[in-house]
Amino acid sequence: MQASATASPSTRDAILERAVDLASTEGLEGLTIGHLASDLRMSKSGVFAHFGSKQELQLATIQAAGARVLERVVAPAQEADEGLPRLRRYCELYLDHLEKRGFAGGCFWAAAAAEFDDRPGPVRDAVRGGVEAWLGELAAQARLAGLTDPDQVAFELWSAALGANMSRRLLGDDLAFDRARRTIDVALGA
Amino acid sequence: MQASATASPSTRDAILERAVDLASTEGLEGLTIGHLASDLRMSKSGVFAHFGSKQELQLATIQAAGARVLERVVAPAQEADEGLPRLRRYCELYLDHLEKRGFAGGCFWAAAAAEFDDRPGPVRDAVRGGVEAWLGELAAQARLAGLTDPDQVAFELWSAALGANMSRRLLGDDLAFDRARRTIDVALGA
DNA sequence: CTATAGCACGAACGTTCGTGCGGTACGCTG
DNA sequence: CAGCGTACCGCACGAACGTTCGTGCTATAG
Repeated sequence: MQASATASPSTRDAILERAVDLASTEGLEGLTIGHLASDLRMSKSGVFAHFGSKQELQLATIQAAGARVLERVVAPAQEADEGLPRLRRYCELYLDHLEKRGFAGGCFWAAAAAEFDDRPGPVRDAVRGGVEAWLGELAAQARLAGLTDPDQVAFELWSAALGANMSRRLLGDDLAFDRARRTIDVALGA
Repeated sequence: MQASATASPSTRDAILERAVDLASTEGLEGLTIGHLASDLRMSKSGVFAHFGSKQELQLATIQAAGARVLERVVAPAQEADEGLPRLRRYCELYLDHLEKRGFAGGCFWAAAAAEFDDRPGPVRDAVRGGVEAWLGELAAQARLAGLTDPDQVAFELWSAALGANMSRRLLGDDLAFDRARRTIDVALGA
């Protein structure tokens, strides 16, 4: 196979798998090449060589985080019918993903967004792209469901997820996700 | 006057004023003593001497951020009657505070929470304390308003604020705060 | 006028960061 | 077998980090 662009599948993927979890706890800036290397029992330069710069590592990590959501949330939800059923499925699967520690350190996107929302540059753009894609898909399904003001619905669903993530991780509230599910049920007209 | 405890009012306060804004954009870890010093045209050691350690600086910054919310949101809202009126006032004032860039880099608490929600220690405890106090006050007023499940109400109000903050700062959505206000109106029974 | 205390300073420390450079083991292709 | 590219490593660098130390102002107290 003439794999289009990027080389080295396995090692690079293993690095990124770990990078996503590390970044979800330490942040994209706290995600350190040295730390990553010793976690994987590699040398700094060995890790570094796969990306060429820290910023490229961050961008690749963001992309990998997106792929994880795609794989564990978006893809499985495709079997549900478009519109309300799929929208519900998205919410269930995403909350389950967070609750079952699908990211080692809480929602990657909440952390990345808070960290970079005020720092212009490619990293911020990538984070925004990921969040926008997700919110856009939520709104699209809300529109297909015939809900009035789909953007408002998407906002409310996403807000509930953010609140649940914080309540669970920071405050240790075990009811956090149940609260979010209730908010979502109301927003989608239970 | 035998000023009870903390000495040096003006300089220390000026440092913390800047520190809150800096931390809201760069994070509490990205809040660097050197950066802070050059911003204030001081030496690193001059800034450092006021706190004795970076962790103490972070803790003092968190406290200063709490004081800012107390001054600009909680205190002014006390003139509203307890219960629903004050709860509404809290929401209005907090959203206004965010919208008018009361924190230079978006909601300080959202940023600090995302950064430290997985890192045990005094800093995390202080952040949690601040958020808990705020959520507790929201729930208390919801209870006085006779709302069923005041904790759920507090969760929904706070979630809307988090969502608005992210939508505005990361996505540049000018409608973000209006969406939050609408969500809040519904949650409080408009 | 002298002594004392409080701020702030500059220089230096040890560590860790991101980043380069040169070398080595291995698998392919001729 | 020779040659080459890929993947990884060891080492070194300059910069920035938090922190410590000794020093010099300025103002108040005796």
